[in-house]
Amino acid sequence: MTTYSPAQAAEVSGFSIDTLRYYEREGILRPIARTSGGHRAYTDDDLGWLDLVHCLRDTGMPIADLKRYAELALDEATLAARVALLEDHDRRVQESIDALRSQQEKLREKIAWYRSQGV
Amino acid sequence: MTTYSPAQAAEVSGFSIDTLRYYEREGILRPIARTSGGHRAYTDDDLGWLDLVHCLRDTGMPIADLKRYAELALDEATLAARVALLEDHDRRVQESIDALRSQQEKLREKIAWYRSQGV
DNA sequence: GAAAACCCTGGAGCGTGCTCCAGGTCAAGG
DNA sequence: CCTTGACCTGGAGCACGCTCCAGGGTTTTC
Repeated sequence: MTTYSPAQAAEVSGFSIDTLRYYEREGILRPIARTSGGHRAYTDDDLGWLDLVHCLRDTGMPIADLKRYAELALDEATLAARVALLEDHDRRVQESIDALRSQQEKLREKIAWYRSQGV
Repeated sequence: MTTYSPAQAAEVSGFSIDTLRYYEREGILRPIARTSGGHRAYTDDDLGWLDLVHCLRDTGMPIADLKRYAELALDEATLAARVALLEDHDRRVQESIDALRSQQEKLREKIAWYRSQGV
């Protein structure tokens, strides 16, 4: 089984080493396996989860929600609940995209107005 | 000329009174006119500017940039620069919409995968 | 086997953007 | 008038999400 050093995990995941440690402290990552010397050894599973975490963070999910999701993920029986949570999040993402677009619309009207004034 | 009390300005603009004061301190709003007693009296112009501020904030423009824009707006001769700034911002908004959408795509693939596993 | 690079922990610090508070002044209804 | 509610200032405090640091142990490289 391949494992990854903190530096490698940071490289692959796109999070900083400090952020990885922070996420672990916060319970967003399950406790990462350690070498005999106490250094972290990330697994492919960990990196897979980090990939989803990245996606959720990039779409604006707060740390607290991510933590709740991670806690659910400890229990196999909560699969349906997790999917429901992702779908809720997807709806919120859609809403923020829509909101952004409508504000962008306003912005463009403003610009067009300036342009019409001969700028 | 109609003017608006802080409470009215908050109501119309959608910002809290505290936020309006904060924006004024930060230089995002030019100093608001005062009544003889020292209370703020917002003008229609102020509210118009606040409307644009709301749009820019909602689309993620940081306070510092907003301040720079506001400083430009003090000088009539900078109209072209201001429009250029808005257009830059519009491009960044487009980028963040695109980024959101591509992450949403990933999220939906994840959901679809769960669904395909019989959730 | 020693230097250099990497990693550990616990906790402090920071940037952003507000939000709240104390202690006092101003304004409008009865 | 006088009460009640809105407003004033300066400054502290807060939520979020990291980021950095000291003081030390581990691993790798030569």
